Order: sequence, then structure tokens, then C-alpha cells
Amino acid sequence: MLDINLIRTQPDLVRQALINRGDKPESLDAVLQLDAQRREILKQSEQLRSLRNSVSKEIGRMADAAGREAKKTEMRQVGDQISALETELAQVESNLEAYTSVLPNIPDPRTPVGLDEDHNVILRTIEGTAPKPANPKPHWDLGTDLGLIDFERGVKLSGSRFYVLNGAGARLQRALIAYMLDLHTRQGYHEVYLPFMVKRQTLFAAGQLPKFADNLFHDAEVDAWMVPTAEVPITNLHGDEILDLEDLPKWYCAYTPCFRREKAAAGKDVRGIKRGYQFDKVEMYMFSLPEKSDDYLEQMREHAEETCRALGFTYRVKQLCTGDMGICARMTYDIEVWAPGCNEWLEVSSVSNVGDYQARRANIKFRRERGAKTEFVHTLNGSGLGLPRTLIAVMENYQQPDGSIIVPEVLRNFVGTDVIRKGE
RNA sequence: GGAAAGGUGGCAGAGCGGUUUAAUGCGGCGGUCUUGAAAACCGUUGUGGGUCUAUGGCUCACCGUGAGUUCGAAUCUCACCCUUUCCGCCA
Repeated sequence: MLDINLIRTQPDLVRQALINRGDKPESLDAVLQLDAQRREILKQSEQLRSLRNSVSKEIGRMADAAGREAKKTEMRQVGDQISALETELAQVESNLEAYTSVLPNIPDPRTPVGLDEDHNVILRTIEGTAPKPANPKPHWDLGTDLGLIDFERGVKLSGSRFYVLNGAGARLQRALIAYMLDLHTRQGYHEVYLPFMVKRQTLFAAGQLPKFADNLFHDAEVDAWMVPTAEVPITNLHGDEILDLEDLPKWYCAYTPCFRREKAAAGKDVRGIKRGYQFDKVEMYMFSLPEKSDDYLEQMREHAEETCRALGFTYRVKQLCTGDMGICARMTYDIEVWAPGCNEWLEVSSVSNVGDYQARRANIKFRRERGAKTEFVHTLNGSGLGLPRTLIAVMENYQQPDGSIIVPEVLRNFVGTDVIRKGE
């Protein structure tokens, strides 16, 4: 959510942001108009309320019955006017909210301007230590040959885009989750285990609703929503709270499965386990002082890169352009790892500074000193790597000519073996 | 799923239609006293919106949430949510 005061005082800044993101700037005009209307109605109704409040007190003190009745009649009319204005106000506010709740964040000035992914900037590519397989097989062949991935049974259970991980495949995924959580804990994050279903308000606060309802799984009866990312519940851990200055920054990490309907991506990446309705992810998250969030973004990106390096991946860091960033973000880095089998760069992490955009929606504040005005915190989120893609990268990068997979060193304690061979 | 009790400021807790501007206590902050501290005493202490002559003034809203009754609602009515205890069921 943007500050309505900012929209009011610097509409051109907001307009340019919309244009740079490839959105229509007309909604801004609607917001400005509705905001003016809202304040006008508010002024009128508050004056009437003030009048009614004072006269009602008078009535309570009046001895004269006839005079009292006269005042009551008068106030009854004022009451009718107030409710008419309130009805109007509710309508205006709900229209206003419909517009403001989907206005995207204003990109950081350093975010490159561009309307689509072709304008993302590749900042650097880092060569990994993993062995370079000669004729790499894609994970869908490798995984089935070794019996690690069972596509048929996944489909039997749940339909297309679902799979079952078997034996060492399941263990490798669990090892990655455990390793990443341990690493992030060493990096300073506080691990939490979260609900995988959340309320509507929780999704609103994280910026997923109302705009992206189509991409979420939802039980209508109890209004429970499956989380599309751990970012959603973590954002709301401190919803409606005023945090103590000395508690900032707060760093969290969490493993959750993520559920996405992927309506927009239907027909895309259908082969293998790259994209599904359900996937696992370890997430990093920070609540920070506004003036520190730029620095923390770099730190969090570095933390995600550390995971890639520890796993020996060849990876590259991209900065997303205005048109490719999510609506909450001011600045985003994507990290992509090289998967030699399917011969493509896989996005395994997206690290964003969302400024006060989510804090405003979730109402998360802090105070610099006793008696000072409350301010919104900044929040940042980043994948501590998305799982199926990291799993793909391990399998494809560490495959050997005989069809076995070497377990990356940092995972061996968790997996319990150095090499994954067929039939084990 | 059933029964009962209950949701009021940072916390505890009163108020159950109009001197409530939400009592009182604790805690916090400032002060008096003191060599210093404690104690005692005095003062102060919520969030959000609107507006203006703007470090402040005026005003509106907020007592779980939403509707309703009334000139006036923390207080009355209805619905819902949540908490606690007990029973049932269950991993």
C-alpha cells in the first residue's frame, strides 16, 4: 500500500512509477478524485457529529420536557443526515480502497526502467565448483532412471504437475531444507514453523490479495487460504504491532510448502519438476529500520548467494527491471543457477526490498524513542532457495557418466551417503 | 461437536443508558524532597483520521468484530469471531 499522503502530494512520482511498470496511470486520477471526495464528506459528517454530541449532552441536563422533545426531533434529523453521509462515505472509501489496494510500490531509483524481462540486467555470473558433466541428462530422465522421481504415481494421486519423490530423492530434498535452515540460522535468522493455511487479511497484508486471488488455493467454507510462500505468514507475525527499536532488525527464516495455481503459467515448463502447484521453499525475511533496508537487501542477496556457492552451483545475479518486479517490491535481485541437463538458467531465488509497502498493509510500526511518532518498518524477503529447482540443479550438476549422482559435500551429513546410485 | 464463563488502555481491573474528558492500582516518563538512591508526594502517560494561524490547537472515531435500538451506547438487542475451563472425538 502506498501512503495516501504521498499520492496526494506527489502524484507525478506515482504516475511515473505506474508508467515505468507498464500499468495504466488512469487509476491514479480515480484515487485522487475519490480521496478529495472522502475528505469532503468526512468534514461534513464530522461537523454534524460534533453538533449532535454537544446537543445530546444538553438534552441529558435539560429539565424542561417540551424543550427536550424539540431538541430530540432536531437531532433525529441530524442523525438522518449523518447516516446518509456515512453511507456515501462507505461507498467512496470502498471504491478508494479498491484502487489503492492494487497500486504497486514505487520502484527504487536504481531499478532499471523497462517493461519486460528483456530489460532485466545480469549483474554477474559466478562459476561454480561442481563437476562439469560431459553429456548431461535432464533431471526428468536422470530422476526416473535412478528411481528418485515418480511422475506417474504423482499424477495418479493428484493430477498433472504433481510428482512423488522416492528414497534418496526425498532424502536429498529434506537434506537441502535442513541444510538451508541451518545455514540461515548461522547467518543470523530466527527459524519459525508456520501455519500453511492463513486468513484473508494475512494475504492482503502481504500484497497477495485482492490482486492475485486467481493464483491461490482457497477453501471457501472456512475462508482458509493455502500459503503461496512463507513470506505471507511471516509478514503478519508482527501485524498490528509497534515493535521496540532495540528489537530491530528482526530476521526470520522458515521452511514451508508453497501452493500456487499457476493459472498464468499454464502450459509453461510442463516437463519435469520445475513448476508445480505445490513446491517447497526456505524463506528469509527481515523487519528493518527504513534507513537500513537498502543495506540489508545486499546482505540478504549475499546470504542467498552463499547457499549457491556452498552447493557449488554456477549462478548469475540479475536485477529486475520495473516491469518485471512484483507489485510490492522497490528493488529485486533474482538468482539463477545453471542446470546443464535441461540446459537453462533456473530462477532459485528472488530477493526484494519492499520498503514500507507490506508494513503499511499489515500495520507494523516502530518508535524511535519514547513519545515519538510511530513509523512503519521496512520489510525484505528472499528465497533461501526454492526447492525443486535447487534439487534439479544438484541432480544435473553432480551427475556422473555412470548415471549416479555425487552428493555435494555440505549435504552428506544430512543425506547419509556420498553418492546416490540406482536401486539404493 | 456440546456446556459454562469471559473479551475494557502496556498490564491488572471498575464502569452496565447522560458530571466518563473511561475510575482506581501497577508499570513507564518528568518533577519535588535527598550527598545519592529508595520511599513518599505532585504532574504526565493510547491508536488512527480530518482540519488549522501547526514541535501546538480544534474536532471525529476507536472498550473483540459487524449490524441494530436511542437525541445520546463501553453499557441495551441480534449475529459472528476469539479466549479459558469442562465433556465428547481424535493424530
